[in-house]
Order: sequence, then C-alpha cells, then structure tokens
Amino acid sequence: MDPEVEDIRVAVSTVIFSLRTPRPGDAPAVVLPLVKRTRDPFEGLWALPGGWLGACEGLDAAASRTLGETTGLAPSYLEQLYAFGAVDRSPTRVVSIVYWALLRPEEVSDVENVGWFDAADLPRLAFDHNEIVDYALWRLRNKVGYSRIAHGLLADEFTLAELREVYEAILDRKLDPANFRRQVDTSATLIPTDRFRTGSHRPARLYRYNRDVELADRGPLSRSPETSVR
Amino acid sequence: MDPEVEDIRVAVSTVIFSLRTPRPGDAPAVVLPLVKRTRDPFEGLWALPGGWLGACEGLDAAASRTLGETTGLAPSYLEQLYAFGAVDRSPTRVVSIVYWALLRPEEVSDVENVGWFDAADLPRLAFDHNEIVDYALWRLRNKVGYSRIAHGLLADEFTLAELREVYEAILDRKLDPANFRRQVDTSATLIPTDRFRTGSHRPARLYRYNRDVELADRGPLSRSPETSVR
DNA sequence: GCAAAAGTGTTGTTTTTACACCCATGA
DNA sequence: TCATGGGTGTAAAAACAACACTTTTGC
Repeated sequence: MDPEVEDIRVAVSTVIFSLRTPRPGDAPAVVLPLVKRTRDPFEGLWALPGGWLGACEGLDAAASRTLGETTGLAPSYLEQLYAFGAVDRSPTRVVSIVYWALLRPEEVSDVENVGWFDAADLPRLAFDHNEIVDYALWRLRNKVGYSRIAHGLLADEFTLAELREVYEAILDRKLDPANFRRQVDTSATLIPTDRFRTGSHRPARLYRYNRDVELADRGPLSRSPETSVR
Repeated sequence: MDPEVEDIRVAVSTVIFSLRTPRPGDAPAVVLPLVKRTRDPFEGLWALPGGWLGACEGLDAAASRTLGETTGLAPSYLEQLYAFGAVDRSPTRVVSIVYWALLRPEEVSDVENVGWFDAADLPRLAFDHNEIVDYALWRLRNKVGYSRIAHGLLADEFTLAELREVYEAILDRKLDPANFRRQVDTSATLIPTDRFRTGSHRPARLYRYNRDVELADRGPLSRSPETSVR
C-alpha cells in the first residue's frame, strides 16, 4: 500500500485540430500541429504539444498554458480527452492528461519548430501519441454528430457550404446539401446575416454562429470554475 | 518553467453504480457505495473508494485494485470518467483519475466501513466528490441512451420489465412497455431463453444478454492492452 | 371470473433520406 | 447562354409515440 508515489509525474498534452484547404476550391482536410522533440526520449520525432503540470495550476489552465508556450496557439474550443497512464508509455513514469482543441483558421499562426500534418497521414510519433491522436479523432467524429463543435473550426462568418465541408472532412463522407441546410436551420443555432460570399457562382449567404448556444453540452462540468476557457 | 512537479500526487477513485430494490415489487433505485474516511482531511465524511496510483501499475489496474481493496467489489463494467485536478480540491495537491463502474446485483457484497447511498440523496461528501458523482450520473444518463450499459446492472437472465425498470431508474421517467420491447428487439442484442420468471401473474420470458455485442463502443481504446477489464 | 402484468397490433406523427427542380451569378 | 453551385419542394421510408387490445397466469 502507498508505494513510491513520488516517482509519478503528471504531464498535460493537447491534440489540436484545424482545417486546411490545400488550394482554393479544394475540399478542406483535418490537420494538426506537432512539435519536434529536441531531447531524449524520442529526440527528433514529432510529438503532441504539452508540458508538465505546474504545482499551482489546474488542469485546464495547464493545457492552455503549455499549448501557448509550445505553439503560440489559443484555441476556440478546449476539452479534456482522456488520461493516459500505462506504465510503459514513457521511459520514466508519466501520467498524461490529454486535452483536445479546435482552432479557427484565423487563429492559426506559424511558429518555430511546429509542423502541421494531415490527420489521416501521420508519421510515427513519440510515446503513445499515435494512439492518442486516433482516440481524439474518434471523439471528434462522434461528437460532431450530437453537438455543434464543427463551428469551432470556422471563422465568424461562413456559408452553409463551408460548414457542410467541415462535417464532410471530419466524417469523411458527402452530405446532401439540401438536407444539411434543413437540419442546421431547424436546430436554430445559426444567425443569417445580410452579407454574401461572392466569387464562385451564385452568391451564398453568410451565417454567424449563435453564441447563446454552447458548442457542446458539458453537463455538470460546465458549472465548475476550473472549466473556464476563452 | 518546470516548477516543483514532485509535489503532485496521483490518486484513482471510482464511482460505482448499482441498483437496489427496497422491497420486492418496488421500483429499483440507483445506489452507490461510499467509504467513511478514517483520517484527515475530511475525517468522518463519506468519500468515493480509491487510493494512490502505484508506481508500477496502469490506471485501469489501479482503479480495479483500489476498488477491490476498499469495497471488496469487482464490477461488470469499468470506464474512465474524468481527471480532476483543481488546485484547491484537496489540502495537498492531488490529481484524481476518476473511473465509474457498474455492478450487477449478484456482485454486491457487504463490507466493513462501506455504506450504500441513494444516488439522488447523498450527504455532503469529502473533497469535491459530490461534483464528481453529479458528473458520473450525467454520464450514466447520457450513455444509457446510446449504448447498452444498462445490462451491466442486471443479472445474467432478466425479464424485459426488469430491463425497462433499469432504464426508468436511470432516466427517472416511465417508458412505454410496448415500444420499449420493440426497441430492444430490433437492436438484436438480447437472446430469448426458454425459461420464464413466474410468481406475479402471467410468466415473463427471461432473456440473456448477447455477449458478442460490447456494452459500449470505446473506440480505439478498446484495442489498447491497458483496457482489459472483467 | 377477475385483476394484473405479458405481449401484439394499429395508427398518426415526426424525422430522415433521396432526388427533382428552380434561381442567380461569372464567364 | 451555359455551367455551376445556391437554395426550395416533395414524396417515400424509417423511426417514434400513443394507446387499444389480446393472452396468460394467480387468486
């Protein structure tokens, strides 16, 4: 009972998702930023951004902080994903509290030592980070079906086609534009503006996200003070 | 940077749900076991069963172990719930990896120092454990809607009325017996036996749970070796 | 026979899905 | 004017919900 507890360290990492459109007109793809490790273990491999949990900071705060420090990014959505604590996941004993985040395109900025990768085509990552990303992707795909997190990947104003492309990129299948339109407007979470996106063919109306509606129902956690992001 | 990391300790706790039928014929209620604290902090208050994470054990293993040590119970379903790590949740800095579990009635046994409480009517608990239970209940109510975890609360053989009562206890509302019956048998997760529960009025057919179907889809986590429970 | 729970049928409503069709613009 | 994506209409199919009704037992 009560073995050498002191030897366990707590880290916090984040899987950050964003969208990238290779060239205008193309379908967007899910991408994520990784940092290159500059020391052992796994020196030279890519890894999730993260760092050690500070003695005087909460988990959510640590996730925001380490994320900012390593990538300079401040995401629009941040949620705890899972705690990974297998004994052999690192040479030393580390329990990682992993978060996942969504980034709007305007929030994307380029930082030294950060590389962006297609989520569907990742290299071999440090530690168990490949499994972690797989799990985060699974969560993202599930959650997009019953919440409004897709908006966390879009700018303030967007067309319905753009929103639909987000869903298509995440779910990896085509959606019927007509039915998609009806579904989002029965959910009453979008506010139509009087502006239009022009350029292609018939101008498309721009919508804004209704901020009265939460991106996702977090249940009792949303009342806890630790969970204040943005 | 890299502050006194060594001062953070990792604990593992579990919210265990089971059902209790006050007297035969009554509707079952969701109950959970708590242990009375025998030392500071919060001496005398009830708390979730748990303990420190061992230096050489995974998170899932620690949850099973601490649960067995404190309550003598071995649940039919065990899943990670959330990591709680607010700075002020304990006098010393503790990050708790919390699990939640389901217990079949035949698995319930009475142990010294363990009390069973109605989930809807809890006393003031130690630490932030009231909030944790609230969150676990929310998760249970949600998950019962899109998975088959309700079976984790029932014995091997059960009638459809008994299964329906589990849903009713968790969701806290009546369900239409006719529609409920149809829903479960279009889902093809129950195997009818040729035995019947007699006693009340017309005998009710006993069903068995189809073990080919997982209680809940855990995504990529179900492939990880750490996640082997039962 | 009667009460009560087991189990079946029926019907109307809502949601989902597929797809035909019109509209507005750039080239 | 034509190609293309924006946007509307419609109808079949599936899922859901409400509730009447029949069956089988204990007393």
